[in-house]
Amino acid sequence: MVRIIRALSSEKIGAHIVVMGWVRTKRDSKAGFSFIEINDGSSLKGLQIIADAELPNYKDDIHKLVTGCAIKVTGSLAASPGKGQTVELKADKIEVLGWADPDSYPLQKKRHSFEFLRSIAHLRPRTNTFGAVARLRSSVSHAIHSFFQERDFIYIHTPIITGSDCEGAGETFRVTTLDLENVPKNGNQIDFSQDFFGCPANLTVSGQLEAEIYALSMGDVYTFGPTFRAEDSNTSRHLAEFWMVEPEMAFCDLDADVSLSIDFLKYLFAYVLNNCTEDMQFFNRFIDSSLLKTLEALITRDFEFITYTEGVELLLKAGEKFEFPVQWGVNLHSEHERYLCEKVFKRPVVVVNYPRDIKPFYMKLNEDGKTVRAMDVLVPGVGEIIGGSQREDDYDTLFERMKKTGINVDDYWWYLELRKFGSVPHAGFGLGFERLIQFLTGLDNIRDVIPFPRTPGNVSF
RNA sequence: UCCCCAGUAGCUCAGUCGGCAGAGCAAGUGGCUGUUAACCACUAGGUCCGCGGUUCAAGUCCGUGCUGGGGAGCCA
Repeated sequence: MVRIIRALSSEKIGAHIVVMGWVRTKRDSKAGFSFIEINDGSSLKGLQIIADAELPNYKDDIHKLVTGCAIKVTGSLAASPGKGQTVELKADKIEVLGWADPDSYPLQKKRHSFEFLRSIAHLRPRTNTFGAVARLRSSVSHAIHSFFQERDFIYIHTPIITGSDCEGAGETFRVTTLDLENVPKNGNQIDFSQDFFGCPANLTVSGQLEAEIYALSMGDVYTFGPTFRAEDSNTSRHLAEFWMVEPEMAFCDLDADVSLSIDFLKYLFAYVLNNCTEDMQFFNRFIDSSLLKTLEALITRDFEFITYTEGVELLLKAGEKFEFPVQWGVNLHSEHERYLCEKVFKRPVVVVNYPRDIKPFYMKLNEDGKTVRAMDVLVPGVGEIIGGSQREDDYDTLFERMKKTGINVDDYWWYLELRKFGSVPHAGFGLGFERLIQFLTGLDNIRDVIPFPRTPGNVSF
């Protein structure tokens, strides 16, 4: 069997091949043959099959083919006299592998709304858009590994289930085997000693703390895996289950962290333009017509680079009426980030050195004692795509901050101990994989860039 | 979780001032054509999201619930 992408590109005219796929559309000609376009997911473009009425099962099978049927075609590749394709397959034999009743098959030869397609997530990868998204996710995943492997980073598999309520930030999903109908109690408290792990356990909200362990042994490492947040977020850029890329580098400060994140993004932009050309052109044509232009410009152009304090000054000078007033010390709101990114600079912006009190305990305190070495990369349309920082590597400073922010230092004894034995400056960042795919495709809703979105009230499929 | 909007044929939607339920596409039938989301004609297709209320009369007005969308917060 030959994948259609190969039949279209590398197979020679006259080659005798077998292809299998799903019928996208069929056009009958009473002159004595049918055009059948099939797609097997290997490429956006399908293969046109020429089915002659002389074929033995033409009346019984081929004539009845409709969108969604699965077929196996044996034939020879020929130059196509028609417009729209260079080659086509002249069928010697067509077998129907699976029928699709046109009265109940929900996909049609027309545009469907993304909302409707979400309700049929088991069939939506058969559409152009979701096929393209799936291929792009696969290619970008590959590129992520290539980028880090080429730079001698070690891929670390951090745990999905964790015993500590990581960072104390973000609601977590509890993992338990306790009988919820009859929870064992110690007085009023749940008796977790009877639970599977003998203590409370959660799904990870970040692999960072464990990645730091390996960075402080192996230098440059990265993780790439699923992450879980039980927040009741109902927006076009939040998922309860999403994928995150988290590099962590020893002997690294914030400046090096920032420049790696920019190199990383530019590498990925260039990769998809060079390797996912057909799918990217599709997104450019049907989703966002400025996509290719924007990505091409970003590869050569510098990102904007400002401090939080400069950002606040720009916003105060802007004379814009914001719903949330701007003031040094409060977090930048969505409208502020968008203003800086989309109005002031019109390109990705890196913001560094945020106030200490609005950032997590593990970020490295600056000499001013008021700000931390944090960085966010903001992109037009999506907002925050990367968040990172240099980590606090001084034992006493970290201990004090944990105490102050109410983190249980006993639970994080191992994290503190890393600052006791051979502590070195280190830094890292987290990239939201789906937000990157949103930026690369121009798709508005994050639920349309992951195969099976998990959001509050939705775990179907 | 909060604010706003929407829910009508398989899909995308229209439905005026409260007065007979509509179109395009898809499907079925027939015609035509090396066709390109093919084209032309005809046919069939409805719990107007659920529940309650106002009214002679509700798709339309009111209340409520559910689902979806946009925005906000939280964040990647």
